[in-house]
Amino acid sequence: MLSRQYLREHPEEVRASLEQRGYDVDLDRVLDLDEEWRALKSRGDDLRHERNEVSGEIGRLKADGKEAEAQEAIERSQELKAELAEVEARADELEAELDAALLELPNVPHESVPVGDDERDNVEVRRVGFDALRELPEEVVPHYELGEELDIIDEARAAKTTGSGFYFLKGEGAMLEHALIQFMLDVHREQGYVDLFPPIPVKTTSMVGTGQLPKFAEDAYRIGGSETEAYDEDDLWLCPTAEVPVTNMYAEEILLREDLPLKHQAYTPNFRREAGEHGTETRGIVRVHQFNKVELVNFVEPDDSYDRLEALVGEAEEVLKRLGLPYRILNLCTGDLTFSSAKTYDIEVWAPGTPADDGPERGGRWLEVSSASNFEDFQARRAGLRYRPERHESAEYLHTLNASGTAIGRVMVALLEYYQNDDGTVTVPEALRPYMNGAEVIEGHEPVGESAVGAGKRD
RNA sequence: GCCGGGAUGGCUGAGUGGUAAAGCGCACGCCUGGAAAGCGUGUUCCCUCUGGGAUCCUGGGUUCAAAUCCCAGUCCCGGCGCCA
Repeated sequence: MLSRQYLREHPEEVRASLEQRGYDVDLDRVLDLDEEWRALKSRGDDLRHERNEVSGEIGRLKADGKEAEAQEAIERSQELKAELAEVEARADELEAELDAALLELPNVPHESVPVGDDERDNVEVRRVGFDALRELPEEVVPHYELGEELDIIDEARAAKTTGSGFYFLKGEGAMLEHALIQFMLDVHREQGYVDLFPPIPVKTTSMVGTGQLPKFAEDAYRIGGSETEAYDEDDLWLCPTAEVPVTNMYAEEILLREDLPLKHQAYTPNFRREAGEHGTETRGIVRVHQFNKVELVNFVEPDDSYDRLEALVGEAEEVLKRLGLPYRILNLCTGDLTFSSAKTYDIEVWAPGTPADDGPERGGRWLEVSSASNFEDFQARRAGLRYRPERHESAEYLHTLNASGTAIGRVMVALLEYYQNDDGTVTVPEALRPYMNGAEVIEGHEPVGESAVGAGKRD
């Protein structure tokens, strides 16, 4: 959230930011609320000051045994009490309104973020791994067909147990998931990350802390109630990204300067409702309601956060480098930035098997596997994440950043398509083999059940 | 789930209706040849900032006045019960 002071002093910058992001917010109303609140607050402070003085006087008069004068003062105090209650009730009302409005204002983009409307205006920063591509089959089979063929991804049966947008991984597919997790965690441990295994349900305050709420309730799964109900009871949501539990782990705390930079990684499942996305991406595991990833979360001193963002992208892309997967990096434009972010780099891996309008020249598509963002103090202010620069100084908000250490399901998609062989098997990249019991190739499984006989895949 | 104990400033910790002791840490100042000790000041948030207001886990209530009394809740500790 933006600080009230910043809003007061830089209203035009906030207005420009809203415009560039494509937000339609009545900023003047927010500014008016603030001004009116301050006037009432001041009036209330004066009244309270007077009451405190009268109150102290009562104590002294009573001690001196001057009952009549004390009684007079008590009556004066009662008058003040009534007036104060009125002023403060109105001030509280305004402040609540102001806070609610502030929670819905997005972060202000950094000056290095390109101005633009949507993903078409994102700026490609670099492309990696396209110089020495491996030889691909004439026709690369999309992962959803290949996954079915090898019987390592089963979407149909997951629809039966859970619904559309979920999938089973089986045999070598499930092994590949475990292998990718362990491989990624190892890479990031080398980079100085400390592992966390967080609780998967999170409270509303946590969702507000990182910015998923109050504005984006329709994206998340609520446990034990409708996402539109009041949050008094059964206040739990399914983790939409490990960013939420991990960032909020230190909410309302003051860290020491020596604690920074704080680097945590966490593997978790992530749940997204993907409301309004029905009809697109219905095949495959690119857009699903549950996906798993290793998330990287950084807490740093404010002066370091932009250097750290560059380094963080490097740490995330290391996974793709070691797997030998070609990818590109984008600097997201203002219109494509998420709510809490001041600047975001996307890492998109090349999935050569799936056709797309906006894919690379060689065909296939770009798949977003990581978003590395600097939130500056936006989340820190919402969640109460502070640090003490020097022991004797007052605490300041720290800066938070995070990046997926790449989404596991989508990396798997890229692997199945990019490492595909002519005979329909998939080569396991060398870096991953130690995590796959040494397996060099994924050969698949015999399908199970009568339906396979009907389809001519079993005798 | 039940019974009992608890939550106070950066940390420890007193305070049972009259406006938050004390100690520790840290910083600065005084003192000193220098240091230690000692002394002083500071070390939460908000505001229209020579000043004022709020803050003793949270939210209600009683009262002229609440850290203190009452109600509800959260979390922590101990014991009992249940449980993969």
